[in-house]
Amino acid sequence: MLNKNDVIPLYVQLKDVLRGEIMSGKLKDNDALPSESQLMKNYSITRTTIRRAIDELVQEGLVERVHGKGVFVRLRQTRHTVWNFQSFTEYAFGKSQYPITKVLEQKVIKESNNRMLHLTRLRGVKTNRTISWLTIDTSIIPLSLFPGLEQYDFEENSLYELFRQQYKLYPHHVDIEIVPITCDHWTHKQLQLNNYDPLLQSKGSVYTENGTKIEDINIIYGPKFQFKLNQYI
Amino acid sequence: MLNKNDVIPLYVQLKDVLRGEIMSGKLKDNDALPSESQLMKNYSITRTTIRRAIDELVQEGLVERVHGKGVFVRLRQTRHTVWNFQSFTEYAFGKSQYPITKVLEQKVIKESNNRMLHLTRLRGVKTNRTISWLTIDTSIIPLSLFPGLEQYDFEENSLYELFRQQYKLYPHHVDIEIVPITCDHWTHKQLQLNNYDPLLQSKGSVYTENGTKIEDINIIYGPKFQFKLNQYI
DNA sequence: CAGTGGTCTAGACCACCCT
DNA sequence: GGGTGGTCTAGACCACTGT
Repeated sequence: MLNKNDVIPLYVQLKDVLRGEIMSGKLKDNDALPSESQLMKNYSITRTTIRRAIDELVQEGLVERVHGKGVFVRLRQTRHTVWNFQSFTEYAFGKSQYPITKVLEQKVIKESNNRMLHLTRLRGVKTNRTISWLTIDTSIIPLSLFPGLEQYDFEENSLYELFRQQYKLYPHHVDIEIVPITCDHWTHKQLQLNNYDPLLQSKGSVYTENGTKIEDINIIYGPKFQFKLNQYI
Repeated sequence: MLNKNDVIPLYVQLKDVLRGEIMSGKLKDNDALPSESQLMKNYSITRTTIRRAIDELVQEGLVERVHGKGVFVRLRQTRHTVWNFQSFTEYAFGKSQYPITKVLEQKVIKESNNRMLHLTRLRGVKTNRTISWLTIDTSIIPLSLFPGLEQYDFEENSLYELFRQQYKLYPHHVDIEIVPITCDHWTHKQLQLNNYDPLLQSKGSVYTENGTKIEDINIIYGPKFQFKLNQYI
């Protein structure tokens, strides 16, 4: 139930409830949300408030409205969002390829009394019998926000799925710089490249909605990775 | 005045009016929009409709709401939008630098009965007495949409300002691919580089709100250009 | 204090989809 | 037809900003 006396606006409360149901899997991809009139009864709030909440979820690219039919969960967003910073796992499944991950390094480092997980992963996709390696991802994550995260096996678990399902922290936006790099020997070997053409690297941070930094990232993109952007001016 | 019987929703009509006033310069950067109650009187529509229109302009990053004060034009958007595809001119002024442009090539080419303007420009900024060259932009623009565009001097005129002010066509979104390239001799010479480090190149198309393609672009970014991205997941 | 935007209610009419 | 979302009205109360 929603709290009408809370300082948090009702539409934000409702949005959080709905987002939670989507993220937790209670509402699955392509499922319909309860209709607006149903939500009016369930929560005893007016349609305007409900529409405001759903508007913002559309905004975030989580759901899509279909006139005369309903509002539907859309996890593989392509239209609204920009580039697949969503999650490598979701990205791969979206192209109906099977994602594979090889952990190159996983260790805990102390930085001025904060324990940080350093995780370097080689990521790729498997199609039939061939494996294509696409990126080398390095993540630095504060264990104060994610106690126990260091004990997971990241060849089996999606980092972002753990963030959301085990820790209820939802990545909301990223602040990224893109730079071109010359491939070094180690990168060349890991990505099994044929030449030393330049590559793209992105580095930056990932934040939740309220601005908490949850991850520093550094991604090297192999030449098979298309870097597409869809930008509203 | 707005037309209440039009198929176009009132909030879209109002949004277009306000955007037009901003783009045309009638409302300048940091100017306040008329207050919501003032707009209610001016257009004889309810506040909900007005808020919807302003919401979408906030969305587009054109204006910012300030509680208790008003709604203000924000042309140098940094917070909401992503990266300076707005316009090189606006980008440079936003950093209080003086933008300079050198036209490297300007010619009209016929492509299957469509006359296209090919424009290659070297772009940079001047601070005190030093000039920093930042990018090489190549634009291909259909003259059917912009009759007479070929006669402008693009060392003096901003391409996007002409689009908006002379032709009333507003760039709305871009579809871009980013690739790393190795600098060739010509690029090296034009950008006055010291070495042959890899560079970034973006190529793609620019569209209006209704999906009309108005420009094919290809931009080579020099090493002084920071490629920052602010992405909502 | 008056003026601004922020939230919410209760209702209306319409267009679309499906059966 | 009944159910869905799309638009709009007319009002209310609140929080924030300035003077």
